[in-house]
Amino acid sequence: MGYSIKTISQKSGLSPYTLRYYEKEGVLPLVARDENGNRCFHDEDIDLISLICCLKDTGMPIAEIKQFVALSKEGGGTLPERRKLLMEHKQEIDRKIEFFQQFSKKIDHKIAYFSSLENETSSQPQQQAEEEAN
Amino acid sequence: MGYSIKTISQKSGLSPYTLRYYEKEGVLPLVARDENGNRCFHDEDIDLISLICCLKDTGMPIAEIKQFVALSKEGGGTLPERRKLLMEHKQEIDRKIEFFQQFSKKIDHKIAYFSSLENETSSQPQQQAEEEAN
DNA sequence: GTAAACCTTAGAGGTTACTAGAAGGCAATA
DNA sequence: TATTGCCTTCTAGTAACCTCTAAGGTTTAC
Repeated sequence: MGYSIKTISQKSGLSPYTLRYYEKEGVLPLVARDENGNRCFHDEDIDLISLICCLKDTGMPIAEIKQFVALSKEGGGTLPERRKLLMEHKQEIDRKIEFFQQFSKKIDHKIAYFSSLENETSSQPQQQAEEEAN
Repeated sequence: MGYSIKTISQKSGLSPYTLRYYEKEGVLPLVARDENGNRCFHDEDIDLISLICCLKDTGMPIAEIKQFVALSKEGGGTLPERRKLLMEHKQEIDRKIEFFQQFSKKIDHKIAYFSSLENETSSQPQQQAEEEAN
């Protein structure tokens, strides 16, 4: 029979507002309707929504996801193009991972530095150290 | 003598508009001025801007950075609070790294799947496979 | 001495991605 | 049969984060 918008909202973590917005914007392909005109999602929709969430959550802009979904609708002939899009995005993700790892370390050093300053001032409370403890 | 807004813009990758906006919003502390009223950045500013960029680029919202900067201005007494903020943010970053790594793998699988479909259809061009190649 | 290349401010405008409200339809339940 | 609860569309509003324009001041280069 298919799933209601509410069910899909719960499964995907996207609000019903967002799901309708995505369909309107072409981020989701047109969803099937039941006899009352209500959206009726199927398992393929769930698969695609899961991929869309993955792309979105790793920073792909909505406009680009839309492009990917449009290619999907065009069929198998667009597979190389879609694969290229994914490969480019994967590179982006891997670049971000590296970047985040660097910054995680940098923040760690800052935390350690703050700790050392805290110990210093607590053992020598009269001294007002720290001029550049940003 | 200090650095002009243009120099800092180039060093930081933030536009002069953004730097002024950040100062106005309290994301940067008030910057020193020269005799003509022009901004005159110093090395401490560069250090702080570097940290701010690091926080921003790892997803800390401007409002939170602002809070951090406000605490910095209050002095050494706020060190534990600042350290707490950084530790929470670091956890966020590490969570994101894990998440991104998962999604990088997922996209890899999708890419491999697309490749296999492409090979299939090119060796059997008469067959229109692919119904769910999302 | 004037034009280019900077800088300043205040405030408006833009982009992205939702998010909510209003008005109404259908269906099951008390 | 009326209330509850879900759905629909259309359109307007919001939040975050810039980005630009207008109007004007100063300094340097020809």
